[in-house]
Amino acid sequence: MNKKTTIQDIARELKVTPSTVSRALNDHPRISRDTKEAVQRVATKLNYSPNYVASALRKGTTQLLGLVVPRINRAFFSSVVRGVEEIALNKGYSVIVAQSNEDLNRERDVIKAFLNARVAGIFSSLGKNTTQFDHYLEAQKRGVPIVLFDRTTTAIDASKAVIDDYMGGYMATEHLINQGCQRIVHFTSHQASNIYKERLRGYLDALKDHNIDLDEGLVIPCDLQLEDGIDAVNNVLSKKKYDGIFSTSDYTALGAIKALKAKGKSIPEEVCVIGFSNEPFTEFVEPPLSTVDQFPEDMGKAAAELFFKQIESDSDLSTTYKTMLQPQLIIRKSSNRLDLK
Amino acid sequence: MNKKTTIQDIARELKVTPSTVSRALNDHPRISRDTKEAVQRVATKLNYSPNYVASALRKGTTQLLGLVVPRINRAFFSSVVRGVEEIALNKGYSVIVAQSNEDLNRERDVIKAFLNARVAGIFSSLGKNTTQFDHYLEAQKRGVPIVLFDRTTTAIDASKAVIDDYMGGYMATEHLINQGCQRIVHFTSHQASNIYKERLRGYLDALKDHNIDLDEGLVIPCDLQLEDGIDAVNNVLSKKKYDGIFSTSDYTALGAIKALKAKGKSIPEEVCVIGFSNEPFTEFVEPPLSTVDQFPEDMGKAAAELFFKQIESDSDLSTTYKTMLQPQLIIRKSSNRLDLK
DNA sequence: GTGAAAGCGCTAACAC
DNA sequence: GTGTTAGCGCTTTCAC
Repeated sequence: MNKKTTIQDIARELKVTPSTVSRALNDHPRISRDTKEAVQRVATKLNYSPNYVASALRKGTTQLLGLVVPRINRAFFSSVVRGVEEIALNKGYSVIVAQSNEDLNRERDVIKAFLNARVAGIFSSLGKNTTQFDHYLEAQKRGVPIVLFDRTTTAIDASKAVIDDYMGGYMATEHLINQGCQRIVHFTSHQASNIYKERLRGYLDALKDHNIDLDEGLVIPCDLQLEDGIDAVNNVLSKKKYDGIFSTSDYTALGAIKALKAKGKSIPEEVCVIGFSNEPFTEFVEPPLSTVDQFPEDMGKAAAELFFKQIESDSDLSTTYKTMLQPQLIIRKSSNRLDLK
Repeated sequence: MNKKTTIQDIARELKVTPSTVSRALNDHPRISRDTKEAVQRVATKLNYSPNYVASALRKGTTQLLGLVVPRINRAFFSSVVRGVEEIALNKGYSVIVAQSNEDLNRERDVIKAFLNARVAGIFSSLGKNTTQFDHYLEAQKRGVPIVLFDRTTTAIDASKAVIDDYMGGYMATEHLINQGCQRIVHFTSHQASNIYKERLRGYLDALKDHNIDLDEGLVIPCDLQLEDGIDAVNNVLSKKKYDGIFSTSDYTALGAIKALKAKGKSIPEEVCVIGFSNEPFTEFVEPPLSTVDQFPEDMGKAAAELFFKQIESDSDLSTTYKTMLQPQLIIRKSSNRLDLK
């Protein structure tokens, strides 16, 4: 392992000082073109690799972004990471990822590690059990901007990138109504989370706007799993009349479809089904599942842009921004009666 | 933004020197218990957060691992990341992820950025177009261990975590033979990649071991896409006789199924189909698609363990290790004739 | 068991 | 346009 070249080595070779080399490498305006070119040449010749660690220590900040997700190997989150990384790379930043596994203590540890690493910013989608936010406030107190995405909270005054879940819920429900559905089931989830609450609100408002009376028995809490959909159809819903299902989870929607098919119900003729998230599997199942696209990659890009906007604005860091992306209905066979005619 | 506490502050408060504080925090054996406890107490009181950047500069290495994947939002790769991160976190390391987008130049840039960030190690799955390896050799020259996973090459003497693709190909093919298939199609891909080559080799050997003559017309190169499977069935295969398909990609397998169903062929009665990778959608399609599981999360863990083994061994870094995971057949309806009887 | 002192590699006043 | 100087916060060798 050969000794690494530093700006000292370049300086010595060119008989200038390290400061000049540093300035030349950073394209400082007051350095002559000749010097810059000479420095570049020698740097290349000596195979120089700038030491970001030293630079970071001196400048007091790294070019690292810390990103926390519940689990990285979920389609939605991995796409968000993709989006963040794309923007970050362009700006010369790198992205550290860490998983909270929906565990508050682990989330705390991860944030602490990020602070120790002196990341320039923290991106996070809150875990299900995150009901305390001290670790985020601590980060802010230390001057590290927070950007929340998807699962956010009003308890933290931070920049936020979300989709319009309310609108997603509204559009999905209205779509079912337009297909002729009058008794629409809604699979929802824990109301502590902004996203499920908003989708439910969209569902309720769509019903109201179309003069459909709410049957509270058709609003069914579940845990986002495939099995919950099967269960619901076979148990809670077995004696109810319904002609549409709007599920806040694609998995639960698929479970319902499986159970309905097993009962000999035809989809979408007897029951229209629409999910939420546009999980990769939805286009491949039988029948293809209608859903709502959340544009996770765009959400990641938006989140990254909020961060850069925040640090590039000359105001102090307490100014936060918000981006709300519009979701999109993906209409497939599971809810499309009109194409049948 | 309040001034950050340093070990100096702790030292001053306790009337000891920074050296002692540093030692205490790092649990140095020659520091008394009393001192350690006092230091801990004051550190907590002053809300001390160790500056990893300073520590890294001094020690000459960070606790960062650089991880390159073609695209992070692919089920396989995101699971590998999950595995690496799990192990890394336990060891007090963080994981930087970057995407090459299958672009050699971007892969080079990313590796360079990792070196500038002074990562402790680099994990990579090679891009399709990675035919030069200078950037990896450069990293090794600088004393940064490389761990390759999944898509590897013999051109780099590095630690490697892979699955036994040969065995996967063999098992999949043999499974079809056991189902009574005699004329088995194989969708393969670019032979520059170790993984597709090995799976093909497994296919060929399985045929040979079961005394089935190879029909080279049944080995069809494709680009891993769903459309390739549809195309193949409708064109190249339209005049061929075959009763089984082993596809090196789940997507292409699904495409073939779609095309076969459209032609009124029944699966698995007329044609058995098996894919490769156990993509999340495979269990949900109709019929559920048999496939080969690659245990990506385990692969990530194995890769991380190889890295730690390498740096913890007292020998120099040129000793490399290899882990080969065994793949597992996932038999579902698309290739399961025996359950039908 | 603790202190003194040096330095990791870089940047940014301040000087001229 | 370039040099001088100091220091970011930590670790570690050498003392005693």
